[in-house]
Amino acid sequence: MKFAEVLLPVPIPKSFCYAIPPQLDLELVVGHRVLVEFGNRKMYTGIVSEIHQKVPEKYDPKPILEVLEVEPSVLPSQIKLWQWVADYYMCSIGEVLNVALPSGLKLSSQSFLQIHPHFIVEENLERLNDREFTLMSYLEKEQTIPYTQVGEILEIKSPYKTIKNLIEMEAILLIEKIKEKYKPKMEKRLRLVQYYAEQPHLVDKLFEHLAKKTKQEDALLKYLSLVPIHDDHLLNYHGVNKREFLHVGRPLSPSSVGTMTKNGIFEEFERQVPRFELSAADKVQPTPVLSPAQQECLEKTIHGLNEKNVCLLHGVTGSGKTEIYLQLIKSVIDNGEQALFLIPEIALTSQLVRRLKVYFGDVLGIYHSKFSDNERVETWKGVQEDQFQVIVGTRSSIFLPFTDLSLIIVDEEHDSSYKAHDPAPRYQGRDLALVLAHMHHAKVVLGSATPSLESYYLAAKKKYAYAGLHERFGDAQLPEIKIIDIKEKRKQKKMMDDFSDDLLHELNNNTEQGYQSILFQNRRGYSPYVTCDVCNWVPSCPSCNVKLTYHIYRNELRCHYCGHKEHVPHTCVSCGSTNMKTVGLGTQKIEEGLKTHLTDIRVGRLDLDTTRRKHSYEQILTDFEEGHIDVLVGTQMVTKGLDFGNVRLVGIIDADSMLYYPDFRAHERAFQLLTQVSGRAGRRGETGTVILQTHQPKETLFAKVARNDYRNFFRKEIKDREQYHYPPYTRLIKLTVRSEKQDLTNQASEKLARLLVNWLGQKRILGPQEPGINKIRNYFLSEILIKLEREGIDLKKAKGLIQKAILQQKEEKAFSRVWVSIDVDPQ
DNA sequence: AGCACGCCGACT
DNA sequence: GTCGGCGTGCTC
Repeated sequence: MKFAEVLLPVPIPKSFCYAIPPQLDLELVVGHRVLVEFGNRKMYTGIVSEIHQKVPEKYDPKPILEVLEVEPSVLPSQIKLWQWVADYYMCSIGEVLNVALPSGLKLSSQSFLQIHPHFIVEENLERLNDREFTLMSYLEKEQTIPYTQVGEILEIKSPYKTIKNLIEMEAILLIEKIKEKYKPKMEKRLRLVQYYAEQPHLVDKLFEHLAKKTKQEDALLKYLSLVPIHDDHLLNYHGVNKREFLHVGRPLSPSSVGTMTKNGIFEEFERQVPRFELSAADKVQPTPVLSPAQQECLEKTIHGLNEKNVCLLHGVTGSGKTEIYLQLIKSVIDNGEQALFLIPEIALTSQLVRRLKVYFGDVLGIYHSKFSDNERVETWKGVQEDQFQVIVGTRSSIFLPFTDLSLIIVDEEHDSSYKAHDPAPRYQGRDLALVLAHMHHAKVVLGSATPSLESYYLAAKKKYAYAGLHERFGDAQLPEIKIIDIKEKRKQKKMMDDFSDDLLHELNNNTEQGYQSILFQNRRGYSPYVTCDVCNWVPSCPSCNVKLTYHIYRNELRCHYCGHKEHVPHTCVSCGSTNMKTVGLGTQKIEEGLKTHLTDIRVGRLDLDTTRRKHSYEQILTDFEEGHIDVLVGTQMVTKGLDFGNVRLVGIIDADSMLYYPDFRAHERAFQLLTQVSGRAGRRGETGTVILQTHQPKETLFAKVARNDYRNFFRKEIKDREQYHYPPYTRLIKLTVRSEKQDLTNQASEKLARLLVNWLGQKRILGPQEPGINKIRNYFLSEILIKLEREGIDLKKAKGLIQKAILQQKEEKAFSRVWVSIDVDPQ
């Protein structure tokens, strides 16, 4: 007897074992979608992840009911990757499935109620109580109703007993309906019936027939002009798009066309159409010609990829890495193979995708989490069927069904949005790209102006090839960075609110000369918080342990962790004083301040608050691009790959805050962020200027940013990492303990830490420690950090012990409502 | 996630 | 007593 491990789209972290009935034995393979019974009477489609002969001891497996497809939806290589992710990131393969498979392919069933065919309501009135009668009358009207709606109909919360009674008296039946979520997009088309198309001379007779019906004549004429069947009657087969036929060009009367359809002249049919706009193939442009520096870098990259599997492409901001990627992708396409182009965030895509579409046309597929489910399924299928040879997408595109992958490009590889946080699997997209590439024997290019320490370290150790591009494209020079000492300026009374005289002066100058500027402040909202001037009370979130952020736009306070909103209190809750004031500064306040100090300047703002709506991000960028905005104020968002030629000035309002995060990567992040934001200045033509305001003008990191001195930044930072045993010298695993009670969280995490210390040794365990924000959405948190050596350690065994410790911790009944989440390689 | 079921307080 | 709310446990 054979058994199959089946992955089900339920949030239970394991696979389920089902028996393979003999009649399905031959056809069933790993990756097939199958129909199974699960739980009481639910049916689910799951995906077969393994076929084996281990007889389960503790239960009798149910049989697989049906195999739903001939060719498996999921390729064996994908299952292999899922398993790898589950093992490495310490989660279940079911959790991997949940993020890997578009939900359009995860169909499940829903229970419906239906009147029992032998039951007649009128004859059984006396057996029904009020509630049962209500439900039965409803069913007589509606035929079937979803199980989940019964509560609503009866206006009670637990309808279970009513349903159970009705089933027992054989009044109703429960049935299962499977819903296929993916719906192909269909288009209504119209054509001449075959009879006429094949015998064009009859069409002339038709005209005679329609002689006095001018509207019908018109329609026939228009059809023949669009589809010249006299030249080739086969053209009729595809017909015309009905809507366009009626409304584009000379409009026709829909009712006349309807009559002609009824009279057997036209016929309607449906055709499946792709959701993605097709671009005419002749519009595809040749990839751009490279500058000598780019050409040299391309050759270095190709050479590097011949020697090693991975090449780090280290090109300064504005050096034109994208053109090099284009060439690499081009040669993959010419070889008939697939390439994956990973980008950090969807925010970036619109500008880039438009550009790529021009070069690659219809072989370019797009995939990201903001896509609708139908669109995702379509890209999935397009990849599987080899329609797409290039995929641009965010980290989840790693899970697409590649058949012939030969190149992966990870653009802005240092970007922290490659790391998935919640839910599990908390994978690192860049790292996973390397694993995917390894499985496909494909090559990887990691590109960045500010490589992650991990990647640069591996390049320095010659594990990766390295290609540098140290000059900007065209005549552009790297910007000149001026460091402004805020303290000194304040002494000299040269600070106007948060702006130094130099910054205001440069802004003014720059705008007058017709150039644009970007102001960077890594904090959204108006100011971080509101406080009472008398007793220093600060309003905080009721469900999270954080101060609320003040937003001027709606004059409200918001929690950035759970989304809670409230009005700004007029009086202090603690002392009753009415002196509430705002402290610190965010993007909104910068925007306001700018408007008062430089009255004639048009200011725009780019942060999470202004880009919440679907196209607002693009709208703001378009406004900026078209010159309707002089100064763009923004958070991190403005650092990410924006390419605007007219920006000559970048202002960093307060560079200090990011240095003091209690995190070993704080300096790395600060260097990357400052370099990236500075890189927005002077990308074409004249040299740009960066004004960096700080209280610590002597901080060496700023000097390194100013000199664009990555190497010395790396040397210093890597030494610290080695000394304090941080990545890339160690591997970190972070455990987060969570419960509704603070002491419960603390007790559980202490027990867990003790177990870990016993099994892994004191020196490998840090904590438990309360994180800076120890309460989020009413859950109290505690963290344990595990540091494992890179070499000379059995990683699998260590992970096994960690899992065991978590299980043992859970055994205690008091800890049943404590949850532990695992984050491998936290960021 | 559903769904079943058991326990417990509020009410005929 | 009995109904309905709520917490808990199970699903191959």
